Amino acid sequence: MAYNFKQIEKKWQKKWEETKIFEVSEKSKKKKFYVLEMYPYPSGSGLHIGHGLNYTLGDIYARFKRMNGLNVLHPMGFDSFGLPAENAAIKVGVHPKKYTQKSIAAFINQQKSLGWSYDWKRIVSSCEAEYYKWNQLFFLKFLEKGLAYRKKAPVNWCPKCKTVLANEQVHNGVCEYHKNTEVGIKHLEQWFIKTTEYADELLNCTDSLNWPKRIKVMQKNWIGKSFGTEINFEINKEEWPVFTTRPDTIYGVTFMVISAQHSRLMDIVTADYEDEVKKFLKKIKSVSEKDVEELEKEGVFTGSYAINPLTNEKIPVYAGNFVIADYGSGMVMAVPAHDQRDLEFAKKYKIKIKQVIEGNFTRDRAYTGEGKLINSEEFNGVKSKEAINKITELLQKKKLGKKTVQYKLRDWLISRQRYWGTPIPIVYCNKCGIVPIPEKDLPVLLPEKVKFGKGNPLKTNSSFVNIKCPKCKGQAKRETDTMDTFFDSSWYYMRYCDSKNFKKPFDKKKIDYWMPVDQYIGGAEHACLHLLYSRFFTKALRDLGFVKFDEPFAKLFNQGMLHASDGRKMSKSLGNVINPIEVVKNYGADSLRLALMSFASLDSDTHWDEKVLVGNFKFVNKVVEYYTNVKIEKSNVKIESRLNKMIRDVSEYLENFKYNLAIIKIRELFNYFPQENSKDVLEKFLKILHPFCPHITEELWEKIGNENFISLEKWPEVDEKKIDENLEKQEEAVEKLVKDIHHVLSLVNKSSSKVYVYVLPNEKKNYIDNLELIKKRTELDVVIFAVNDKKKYDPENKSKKTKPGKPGIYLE
RNA sequence: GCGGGGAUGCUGGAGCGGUCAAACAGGACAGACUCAAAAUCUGUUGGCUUAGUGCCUACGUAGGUUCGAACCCUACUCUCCGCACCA
Repeated sequence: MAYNFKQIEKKWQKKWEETKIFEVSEKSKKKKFYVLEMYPYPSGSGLHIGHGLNYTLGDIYARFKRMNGLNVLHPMGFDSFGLPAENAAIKVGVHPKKYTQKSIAAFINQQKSLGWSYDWKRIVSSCEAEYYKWNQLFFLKFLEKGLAYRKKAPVNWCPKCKTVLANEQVHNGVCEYHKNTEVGIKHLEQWFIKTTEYADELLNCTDSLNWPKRIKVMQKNWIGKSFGTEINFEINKEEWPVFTTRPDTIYGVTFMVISAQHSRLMDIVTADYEDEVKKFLKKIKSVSEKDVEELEKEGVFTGSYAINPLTNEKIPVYAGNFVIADYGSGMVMAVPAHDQRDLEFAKKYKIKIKQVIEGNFTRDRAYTGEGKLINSEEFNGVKSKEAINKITELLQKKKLGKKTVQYKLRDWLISRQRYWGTPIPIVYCNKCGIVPIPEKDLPVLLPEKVKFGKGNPLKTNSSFVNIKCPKCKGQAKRETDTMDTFFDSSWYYMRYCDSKNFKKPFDKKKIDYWMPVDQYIGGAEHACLHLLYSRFFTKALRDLGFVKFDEPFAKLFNQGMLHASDGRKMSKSLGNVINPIEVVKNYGADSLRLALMSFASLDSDTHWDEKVLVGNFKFVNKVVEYYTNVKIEKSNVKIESRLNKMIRDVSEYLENFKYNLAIIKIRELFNYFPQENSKDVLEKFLKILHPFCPHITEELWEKIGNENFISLEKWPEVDEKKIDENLEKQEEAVEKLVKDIHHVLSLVNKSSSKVYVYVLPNEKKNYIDNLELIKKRTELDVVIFAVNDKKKYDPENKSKKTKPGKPGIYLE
């Protein structure tokens, strides 16, 4: 019969809530520890199994740390602005606010049913004015400091989202949220945050972070620092700087390519070639951005020529589809012999190819490696690595170029043409231009009465749009774009430290006490989004005097993805979705928690397995049953030895997120539990199991006579003195005997009911002590003799087979 | 193309120089209990061999280092994941 998990879980969830035992304050004498999982977007469909994994993972860690005597901050909140709510509003006709509030209420209910131990009084919801007010404040501070600016730029536009997106939200030319929708380019005036200001610091600090290697690598690549040389090429008497990492190949430059998207492209195009260039631009616009690798390198001659600063050669300038407009200067010097792209282009347009580095160059394959320079006048014979410096020096001396650094990282575009987000606190005045809303007038409230479905609801709301200019009091219009929701999530973890502060985003003392987050937990998909923005935000706020630390998340753990049992991604259309709440209904939260943690190592991708769930459910049932029937007696040294060893192992496993192995150790020990056990052992076992199964452990803790919460108990310490390897060797010897008896039994192939065991006199005690166990395991009548026992029954003289640790056996 | 991770028995998945035919779980099989089943309990689960032994073949493929390799090195194959025309 299954135990009554429904009743038990409800009971303890209610008690935890009523007694507020997970609420913490910075006044504690204990050392602080901040455990955080990435806050969820409260979707209307409720918790999914990925949430189950992520938050259980964090909860176990929080409970573990709490029991280890730390003052653990473990908060929860909601990333509650964002498109889905707004789209639902358009579709179903519910206001996003109502929709979101309802979703959050449902979320909280479900979260509580999984037994997650949060300090609920610190709850944060980013769509509330009391939160987004501070977004607006930070924006104004950024603006003051030059970290926020407005500029007209080619930006990514998703026709499904009906808004622009940041670089980080576009992959392979498609929208992060609509994988079938191609992102187009629009030229718009938008608000940017100057993340590039911190590119170098972000890059340099990466190494020191205690984060998974791959996340660090991804961020490094995203920031993409490269060292090179800026070389000035003269085109139509004007200097055009061009970035290159290979100035050593400058004598091999045979043409130039300017990006087709370059804002000044038309300045170069001569009258004769205007038509052709325009035709080309039209053509590449219609080409899909998606299949970049298959895209052929194409271009068109602009009619202009550039002068190679070292050779004074006249070389043609092309407009090309493979040059990125906003990396470097949007123009490249092309060296077809030593760059594959340039080679393909040169072959297509029959441009001269000139080899300048010794190496394995063919007409199909550019040589991109190192080597001695050739055809390079005074630099002939110089090794390419050396030549990079020498040529740069020469250019610098002649004022034709300089050493520089380039980053791939672009500034963060935060404007969104959508309603459900933080209003950007800006006014446009015909007289005064861009005017920030004064701090004292914050928050700029998001108007609630708006019309959905006809473009940006803020734009059509005249009472919102029309405002008097804060400076000249003349007629002005508000900014109607809202902020990217990643702006919200860039500092929510700081707000938790002081979430009820209505005067400031947070109190300095409190933030100094709690921050940085000691252990952050979340998916790897945020490597170059949330995690990078948050790092930027921290550094920017530090320089604005808000905080003192440099990095927000000291340690990071990335859990793997949990796929469906068929190995595919869980999705409604495939019908393979596991709903955690259903599982809780049928098996209870404790079993679900245990199952989620035991599929595989937590940092690797794995898949759902019903059998694992059932197996864990059975285990939980056995534990409950054991504690209901166990006789509380004196403990025995063997159990204590194993217990202490288990405590040692599990503590280490928990610390390192090897929960799957921790569970195995716990189960192993439980399998050794005899009919009777000491209270001490029973209590310690519950404590170790508690982070995984908080409900039944509270219940059983109470059942064996405790009145306080096991949640607040101290983690058992390892008593090394009690760990006795000899005891285990003895147990193993008994195990071995049982196995041997079974073995012989299977060989003799006849039914036996009695077994005579002949042991060395000094080993006899060990076997006598375990006589009951041997009987039970062999299901035979067992008689143990010492080999020197004169009266022993030994018809086949099997006692002569006895060796140390290996008794003789006779079956009858 | 660049970068990162994997490949273990019927399955999931530990192990990361000896104590490994390989934890733990599941499945399958056998036995006990039962009128029977479920649940529970006790075993077996690479091959051959033996009253508890010994041997052989095994940890993607091929080599190498070592007294000794699933574990280290090299190459290859396959696979998953990030980034991707960044000059």
